[in-house]
Amino acid sequence: MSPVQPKHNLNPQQSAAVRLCQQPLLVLAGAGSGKTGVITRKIAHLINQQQMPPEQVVAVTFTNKAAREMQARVTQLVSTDTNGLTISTFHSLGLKLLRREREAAGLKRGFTIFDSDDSLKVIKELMKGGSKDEDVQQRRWQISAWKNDDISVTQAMQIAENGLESSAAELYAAYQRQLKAYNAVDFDDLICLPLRILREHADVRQQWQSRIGHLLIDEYQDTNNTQYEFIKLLLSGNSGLTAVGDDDQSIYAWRGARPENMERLKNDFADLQVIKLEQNYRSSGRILACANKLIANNPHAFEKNLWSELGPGDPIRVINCSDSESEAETTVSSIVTQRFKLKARLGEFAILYRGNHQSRPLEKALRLNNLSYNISGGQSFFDRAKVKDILAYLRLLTNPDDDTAFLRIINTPRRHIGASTLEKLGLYANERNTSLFNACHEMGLRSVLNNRAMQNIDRFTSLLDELEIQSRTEPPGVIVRELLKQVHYADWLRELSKDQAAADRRYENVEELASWIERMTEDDDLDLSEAVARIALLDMLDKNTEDGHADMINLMTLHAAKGLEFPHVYLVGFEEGLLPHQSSIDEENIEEERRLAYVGITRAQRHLTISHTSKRRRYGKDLSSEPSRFLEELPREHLMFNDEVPAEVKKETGQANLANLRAILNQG
DNA sequence: TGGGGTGATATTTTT
DNA sequence: TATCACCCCA
Repeated sequence: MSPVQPKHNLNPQQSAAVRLCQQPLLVLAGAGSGKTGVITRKIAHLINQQQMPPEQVVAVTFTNKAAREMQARVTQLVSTDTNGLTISTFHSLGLKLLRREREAAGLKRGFTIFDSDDSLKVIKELMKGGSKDEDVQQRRWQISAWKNDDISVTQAMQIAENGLESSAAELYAAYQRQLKAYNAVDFDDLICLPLRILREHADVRQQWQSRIGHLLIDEYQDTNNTQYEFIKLLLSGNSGLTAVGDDDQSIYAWRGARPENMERLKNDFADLQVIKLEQNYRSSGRILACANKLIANNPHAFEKNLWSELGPGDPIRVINCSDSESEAETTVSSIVTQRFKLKARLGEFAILYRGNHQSRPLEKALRLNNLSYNISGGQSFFDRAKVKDILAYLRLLTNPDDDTAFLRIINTPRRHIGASTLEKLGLYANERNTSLFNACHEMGLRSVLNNRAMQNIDRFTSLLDELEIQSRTEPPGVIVRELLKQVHYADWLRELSKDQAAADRRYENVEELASWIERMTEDDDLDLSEAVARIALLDMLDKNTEDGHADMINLMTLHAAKGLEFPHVYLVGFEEGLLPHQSSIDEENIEEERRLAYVGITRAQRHLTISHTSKRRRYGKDLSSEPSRFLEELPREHLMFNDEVPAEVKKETGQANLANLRAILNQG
């Protein structure tokens, strides 16, 4: 990404990392050290120079975005055909294995991938309602944690030490049974189940191992236990391994990532080589000096010292503001100034914060100044209710056992199938040990339901049955369009809300989904169930955000900023209680908070501004706030303390932003 | 079915 | 304090 590093010249360490193929390799890639370049060059090297068949090269990332970026770069580098080369996320790779070894996992054709929403519904149901939402969330979290830690149902039962834990383990068991009944897997299963298959089926294991000539893993510090075991089982004695990661950028321990997997590699692979990438191509010297000094306060298994040739650059500005509103105004007016002074585009600016709620005052200030901005995160396209409705139809088409999908759409649009009908149907299905949709087809149901209800059900089933038959021959895009037509979806949306504009907007989402499915399946010739799976893995969501590559200020959490870089970065809310977060101040978590600050600082290429407030409203009360302890850990000689413009100046002129702007111009 | 009133709740999140 | 989910009523 960095334009500074010559595209075709690797430094000695990078080059060594690319060429070392015969031994397992751990690349310690500091922030901005060109790790993606190393991975992509290595893939090219394996194929071009080592003559490894592309189908034996497998590269794994955590996000679709990273995978796509890697794919694009590799395509540029490899001269020959890259057909068969695998560059995918952990989850997609897991899905690929699961599809091929479906029977070993006890799954039927067309199995559904449940998203976290679906899982939550299942767990809620199993907890017999009544439970508080918080508890349901908690249980889901526990189950997911077990799965990420490679702990099976049986093991969970064994390690349970009290009633509470064993009831959680019971729920885990029931949850897995339920998923099986629905012919569904959740996100975690996409790693868990393949791992189990590889473990238990020697023949499958050998087959997969023989396919893998070289395995490359990106963001290795983010792997959890299950992923680590999965990786190990994918490798045979003959497979090469390149793991690239940075323990200083491990910020996902709270959701199961095990940065100690980096050290484990040393034990599990006796001949492991370690190469450090310490030259930073991203940030100017003072920014880097700050980052280094800060992170030096964490213990390290691998020592690293980042350096840069980019020159010292400007000092880091530290601004103290009275409160969050003033912090937002100061930040925004600084952006206005800087943009003017540096002739910079809005897209070169990023405002980073610890928690999503911190974006509010910033948004307000940005809107006031008519600056366009982009907030990453928030509600994603696929979470929108109407899109999920359509997806549920498609899910049911490929998987008649998917009760969750069935329940979602049986009355969407209205089909006058009431609660009592559904209850009877549920009981009947339960007795017959079959799914709701299958039960709808059984003659026996006729004796349970009245005529009217049965007619409504019949209409629904025959609609889907016809679509299902069509889907065997027609491409998915056609099916979606046909579906929308058959259920009169547009009409239904329109009559649903009085607000025509809102209805149209909703339909646009649905329309967009349809055209995406069309495009996706045209390109790759996928069948319906593959298309649905891809959507479940959000395997195109970020394609959209990339298209919308307008020139906008970037607002995001520190977590979301990992892997990105910006010329001008504003790190707001650098305060005790926020960064380190209140609930992470204990000995155990403080290091990860420090890494989070480190990630924030190292996003900046040329300018970094850190701000904190004197008082901040928390839960309604104005509380005085202290600068973050991490501020003291930064080298003073590179900081420039720059107090905000006094509030009076703004009031007197009545032109807050103009006054701010002038004051800052004068100072800087 | 949708809107208004009420009460709980308040990190980080990809797939 | 602000938001959001949920419940009840029209």
